[in-house]
Amino acid sequence: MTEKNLLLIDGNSVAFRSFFALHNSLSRFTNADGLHTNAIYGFNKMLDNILDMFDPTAVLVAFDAGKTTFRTKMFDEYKGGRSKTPPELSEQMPYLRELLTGYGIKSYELPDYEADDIIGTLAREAEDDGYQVTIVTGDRDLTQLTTDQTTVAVTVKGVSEVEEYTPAHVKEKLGITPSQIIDLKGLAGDTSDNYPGVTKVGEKTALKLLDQFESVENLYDHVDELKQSKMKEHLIEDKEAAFLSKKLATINRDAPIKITLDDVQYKGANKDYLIDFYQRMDFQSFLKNMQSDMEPVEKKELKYTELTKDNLSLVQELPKQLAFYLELPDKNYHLSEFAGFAIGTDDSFYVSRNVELLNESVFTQMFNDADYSIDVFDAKRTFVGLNRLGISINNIRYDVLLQSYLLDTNDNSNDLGQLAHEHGYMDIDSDSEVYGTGTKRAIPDDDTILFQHLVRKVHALNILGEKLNDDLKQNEQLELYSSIELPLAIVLAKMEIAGIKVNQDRLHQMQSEFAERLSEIEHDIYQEAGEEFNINSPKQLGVVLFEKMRLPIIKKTKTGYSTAVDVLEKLRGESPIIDNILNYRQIAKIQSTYVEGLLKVIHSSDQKVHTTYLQTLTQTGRLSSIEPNLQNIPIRIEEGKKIRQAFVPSHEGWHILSSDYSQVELRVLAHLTGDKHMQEAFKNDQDIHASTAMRIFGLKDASEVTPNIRRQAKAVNFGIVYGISDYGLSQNIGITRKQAKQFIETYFAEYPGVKNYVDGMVKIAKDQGYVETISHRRRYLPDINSSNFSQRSFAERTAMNTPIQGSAADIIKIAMIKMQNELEKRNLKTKMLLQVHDELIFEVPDNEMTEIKQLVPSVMDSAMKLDVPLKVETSWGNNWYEAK
DNA sequence: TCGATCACG
DNA sequence: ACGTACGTGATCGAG
Repeated sequence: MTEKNLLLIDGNSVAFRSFFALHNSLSRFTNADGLHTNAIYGFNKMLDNILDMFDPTAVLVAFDAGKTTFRTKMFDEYKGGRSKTPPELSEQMPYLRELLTGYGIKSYELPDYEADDIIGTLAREAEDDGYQVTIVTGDRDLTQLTTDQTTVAVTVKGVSEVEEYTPAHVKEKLGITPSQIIDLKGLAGDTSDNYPGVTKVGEKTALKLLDQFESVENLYDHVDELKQSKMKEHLIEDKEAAFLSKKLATINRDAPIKITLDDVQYKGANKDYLIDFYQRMDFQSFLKNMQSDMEPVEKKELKYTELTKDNLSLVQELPKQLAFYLELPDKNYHLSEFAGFAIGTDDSFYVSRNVELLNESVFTQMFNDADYSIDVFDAKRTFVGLNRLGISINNIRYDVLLQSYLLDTNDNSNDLGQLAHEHGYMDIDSDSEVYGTGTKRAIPDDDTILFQHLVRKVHALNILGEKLNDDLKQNEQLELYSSIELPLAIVLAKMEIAGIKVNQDRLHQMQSEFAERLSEIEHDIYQEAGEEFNINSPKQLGVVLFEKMRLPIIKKTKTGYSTAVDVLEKLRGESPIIDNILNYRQIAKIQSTYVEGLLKVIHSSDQKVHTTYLQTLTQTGRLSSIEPNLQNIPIRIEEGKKIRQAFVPSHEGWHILSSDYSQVELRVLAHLTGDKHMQEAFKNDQDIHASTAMRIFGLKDASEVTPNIRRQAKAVNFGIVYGISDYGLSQNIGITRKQAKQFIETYFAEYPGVKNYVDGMVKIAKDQGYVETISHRRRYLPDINSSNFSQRSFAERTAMNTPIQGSAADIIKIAMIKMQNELEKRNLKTKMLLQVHDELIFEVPDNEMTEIKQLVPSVMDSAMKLDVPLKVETSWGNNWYEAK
C-alpha cells in the first residue's frame, strides 16, 4: 500500500517568518523591476526543505482571506493593535502564489476564516481518510492539532529548520495534551493575537492550574474550592474573558471549505514555469539547482573551428553582423596577458589562443569595414586590448556590458557569464566557474574547455545584443546608448591609452621629505602618550586616547571609539597629542596613498600612469577611476596638492590645461526645477551662494554678505543637491537642528520651484519605481516605499540627487565626445587625458595653446542646452599643480 | 574580507 | 522615536 502523506502549510505565517528572517538583507533581495523578493526566497527554501523531508503525496498552502473573520465578530479587537503588514511584504504575496503554481501546489483561502481553520478542517478530513499529516507554520498555536497522525512543524531560526511537535513532544515541553493548548490560551491569553485571558495569569500559572483541573470548564466548576487569593478573585472576575479566549484560540475544524483532498494531490513542479519565474525574480541559485536537477542537461555544446594561419580565410565567409570576444583575463587590461579570442555568429564560430592572428588582414580589414557590425562585451576593454596588438576597430555595434548597465545600473557585472544568466541566457558558465577565483584563478590548459567557454561568450553576445537593444528602445534609452555611452567608451579608451606622465624624481623627493617629518611627529606622539603604539590603528589609538589618557569620548563606532577627524577636532584643546595625530594622519595618507601608491602603478615603459575608468559602476552615471584613482588627487590641503606637481606633460615644452564647469550641479538644479529666482541668478552671472545668502537671510544689499554668511548659504545649496535634512545641515555647519530647519523652510519659500521639484521627484520614484536624468539615464529605487524610515529616507534623497548628479554626468560625457571629435577633426596633437567629474584635463603643445584655450571651454559650455548658461573656467601651467 | 578613515567631485 | 547629508577608491589593521 502506498503511503498517503498530506502537507499543509500556513502561508501567511511562513511568509511572515521568511520576510523577517531575511529582513537584514532586504535590499539585497530585489529583482530588476525593484520588487523585493526576500520572503519569496525564504518561502522557496522552506518548500525545498520540507518537500524533501516529508515527501508528500498531497500539498495545500492555506492563506488568511482578509482582516475580518468570525473571530473578529466575537471579539472586535481580535488581532487588533498589530502593525500592518509592511508594503515590502505585501507586494510579494501575489508572487508567492506564482511560486506555488510553479511547484504545482494548490493554495486556498476562505472568507471569514483564517488559514488555521482551513488547515484544521482539512487535517481532520485527511486523518479520517488514513493520511499522515504534516502542518508547517510559524505559529505555536497550531500545535493543538497534533495527534498520532498529525505532526506540527514549527519553523525556528527563520524558516530553514523546523521543530516537530507530536503529542509526546507537546507533553514534554508543556506538560499538557495538545487539546489543552486552547485551555492554556484561554487562561493566559495571547498578546500577539490581542486577546486577554485572565488578569495576572501567564503561561506558568495557567499550566499549574491545568495540571490540577485539566480544562477551563472543570476549573470553573471547582473554582470555589480554591483557597482565597488574588488569583482566585481574578479568575472569578475574568470568567467571561477566559471562555471567550478559549473560544478564540480554538481552531475551527469544521470550516465550510470547498477544496477536497482530491484537489490537492501533488504531482510535482512545472519546471518551465519555475525557470521563467526564477528568471523574473533573479533567483540565480534556484535556477542553478533546477539546471543540475534537470538530468544531464549539460549546457549546449557549440561547434567551432580552431583558427590557424592556414584556415583564416574561413573568417571571410562569416555574415557581416557578428560577435567578437577578446579574452584579457586580468582586471587591469592595460597589463593583462591575452588568453585568446573567439568570433562568429549563428552556428559558425572560430576561436584561437593566438591573438597574433588578429593582425592578419582578414581581421584588420573587417574591424575597420563599415559594412560590418561587431558586437562585443566591454567596448573599452576590447578597444584597449586590440590597440595593444596594434589593431584598430571602429565598427562596434552592441556592447552588452554597457547595454545591461544602462537598463539597470545594478547589472554591471564584468563577468559575461554571470550577466547573461541575469538576462535569462543560461547556456554559459561564469568566468569564476571556468577560471576559478582568487589565487586559484587561471586560464585552463585544456583547449576544449577554454575554447568552448569563449565560443559560448560569443554566442551569448549574438543573442543578448539584440534583446537588450529592444529593451533599450522600450525605455527610450537608445539615444543614450548610441550617442553617449558607446562613443564615450572609445573616447575613454583613448584617454586611458594616452595616460599621463608622472615625474618619479619629484615623488621620490617628496617621499623622503614626508618620511622624515613622519618620524619626527611619531617621536612626539610616543613622548606624549608615554608609550609606542601603531598610530595607524584606530583601535590602539583609541586605547591610548580614551583609556590611558582619559580624554572624553565624543563618539563611538560599531567596533570601539571613533577617532575620526571631527572627533579629534573637538579634543584639540585637551592635549597637544591631538594636533600631532591629525598632522600625522594627513601626512601618512599622502605618503601611503599618493606618493607610494602612485609610484607603484607607474608603467616603466613610458613613465606614465594609465588609469582604468569604470563606465558601468556608479548608480548615477558618473565615471569612477581605479589603478590609480586619478579622481581623488589632493587639492584642498597645500601639502597634498603638491602631489599634482608630479603630473606633467609627456613632451618637453607642452602644458597641462584644465577646464572645469563652475557649479554645474546647481545650474542643472536651476534647469530641472525651473525655479525663476535661481535661474535669474545664473542668467545674471551672480555669485550663487551670495545670492542664496541674501534670500535666506533677507539681506538687502550684497555688501551685507559676510564670508561666514556665504559659507552657510553654500552649505544649504549643497544640502539641497544632496537631498537635504535638517540634521545633516546642522552637523555640517555646526548650528542647531532647529536653526537648520528654519534655513530649509526659508530656502523653500524663496525657491518654490525647488520645493516642487523635490516633492515631484519623490512622487515619480514612488509611482514608477525609478528616476531619470535629462538623457534618460535610469536609476531604480526599490526602497522608496520601504516601511523602514531610514531606508525610505535614503531612497527619497537619492530620488532628488540622482537626476542632478546624473544629468551633470550626461553633460560632461557629451562634452568629452565632442571634444575628442574636434581634436581629431582638426588634426590637433593635444590630448584629453583625464576627467574629474566636472573637469577635463589636457596636455597641449605650445603651438596649439591659443586654439585650445578657446576651443575647450566653447565645446564644454555648449555640450547641452539648458535654461541657464553653463560656465567654464580654464587654467594651465607646466604641471597639474600649476593648472589651477 | 570588512570597517574605519580620508582623499576627491 | 527613528537616524541621516549625494557619488566614489585606496590604505590600513584586525578578525
